[in-house]
Amino acid sequence: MSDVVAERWLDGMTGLQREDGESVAEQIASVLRSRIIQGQIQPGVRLSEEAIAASLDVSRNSLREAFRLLAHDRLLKHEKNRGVFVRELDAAAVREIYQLRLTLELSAIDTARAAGGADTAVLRDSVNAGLTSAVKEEWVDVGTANAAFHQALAGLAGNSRVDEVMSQLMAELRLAFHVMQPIKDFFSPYLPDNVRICELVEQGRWDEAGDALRSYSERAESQLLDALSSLDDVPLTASGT
Amino acid sequence: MSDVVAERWLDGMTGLQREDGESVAEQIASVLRSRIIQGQIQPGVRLSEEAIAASLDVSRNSLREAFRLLAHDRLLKHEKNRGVFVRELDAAAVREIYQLRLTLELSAIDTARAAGGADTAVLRDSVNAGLTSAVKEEWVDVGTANAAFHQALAGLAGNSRVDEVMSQLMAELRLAFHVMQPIKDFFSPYLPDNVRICELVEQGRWDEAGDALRSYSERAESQLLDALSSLDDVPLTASGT
DNA sequence: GCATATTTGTCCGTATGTATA
DNA sequence: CTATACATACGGACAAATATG
Repeated sequence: MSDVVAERWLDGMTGLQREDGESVAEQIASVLRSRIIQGQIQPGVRLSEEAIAASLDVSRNSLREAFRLLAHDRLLKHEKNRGVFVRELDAAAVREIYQLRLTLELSAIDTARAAGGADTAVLRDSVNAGLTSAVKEEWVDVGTANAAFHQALAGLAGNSRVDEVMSQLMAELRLAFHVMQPIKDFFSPYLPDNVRICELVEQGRWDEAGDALRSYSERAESQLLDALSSLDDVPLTASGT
Repeated sequence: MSDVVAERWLDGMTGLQREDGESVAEQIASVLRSRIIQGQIQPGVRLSEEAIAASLDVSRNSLREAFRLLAHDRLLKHEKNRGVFVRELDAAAVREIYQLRLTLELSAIDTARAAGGADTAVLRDSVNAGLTSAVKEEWVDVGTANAAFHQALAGLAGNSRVDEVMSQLMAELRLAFHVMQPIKDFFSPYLPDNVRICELVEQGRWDEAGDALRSYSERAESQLLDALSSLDDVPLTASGT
């Protein structure tokens, strides 16, 4: 035992659709990224080159290029001569992510303030998407909408580099989310906050939006850290699934 | 003509030193990164897989892995079926970089303020390194020290993810620096600013440090944008070197 | 601690498709 | 339009490191 390798998750993989101009490595990276983000491949498991190359029907060379891309996104961890593993977030990483996310979001609000307003269409859309998904009790989609909300908030800065950093941060956070059992109602408490912050931004009440965001971030970080530390207590005897 | 390929720069390459635990791809990436940062490979030139693989005595598979890493760092631009090119910065990219850098630095100062102080040893070291390099008129080292200064400033946040983003931003900025002819005295005007900001941080005068940084950033961005736009006027007839 | 099996690291050869002269 | 050069992608091979019994 002790060697947890991703085998089961590659059931429905009949090869990736090769359509337009994306290279094979990028297509592989996209497939693996979504599997990881959706929690179908859990943190800590090793990704076997041979097995995945076979199930995706690609060469090991292309697969290794994809691994490089995902490792750079911090979704995979490359250990020399041992293989690649789905990253596991520790408390320090969670703190760093929340700190950086808050920084970028507050800065984006400042940019909007300086510009005398902002286009809040996408922000509003993400909020609504979260609400409707919550009604339908599709919690994974709620999580996706939540990520889109933060993405849109930081997007007010109008800086593509900020956007890229944010999308990495949010993808990374998913790693921690899926470790928690009751993902069902993890995001629910924050839906009203999203609504509130969106309204404040729309109304140009920047300081209040910033304050709301700060308390929001602090609360979310604490909750996630608590959930993580409580998991450490459990011995978790490497239960199969 | 019109096809500028890197050939000449790989003169002194007798293969890369394979020492410790770094993979070949990472070693290749390190070599290419430093060549690009130091301006030995100019923006826009294509990096031939065959030529570089031969001169570095590595396989094209490993080289392609290294290309993926550098493309993700935005130092290379991957154009499908055309190859990889050293990235060229346009005005929009420069503006984004300066905006994000300023955001991270101001946030770091805020963190230091909240912590009631900060360890400014590395910051002071980078400032001194810049001064001594300026005295010796080694301008490339002055640029390196300047990058280290900003790295140390953002490092006050104590966030490794911020550090990583910053190092990417500073590496990217080098691409623009090397396009300018008189790199000799580009950084010199900012040495007093570095000293001043360092002192303000050391003395805990956070607001003044932030203000100084803002004006610093604005000035540097304008100067670089001016230099870039003036270059666009010149036809630059693809002079050999 | 040792022998073996597995897996990664790296290279080579080659066929195919794409862009450019 | 053809020809050439190149990137793309694959599969096989072997060495080196690691994991297993």
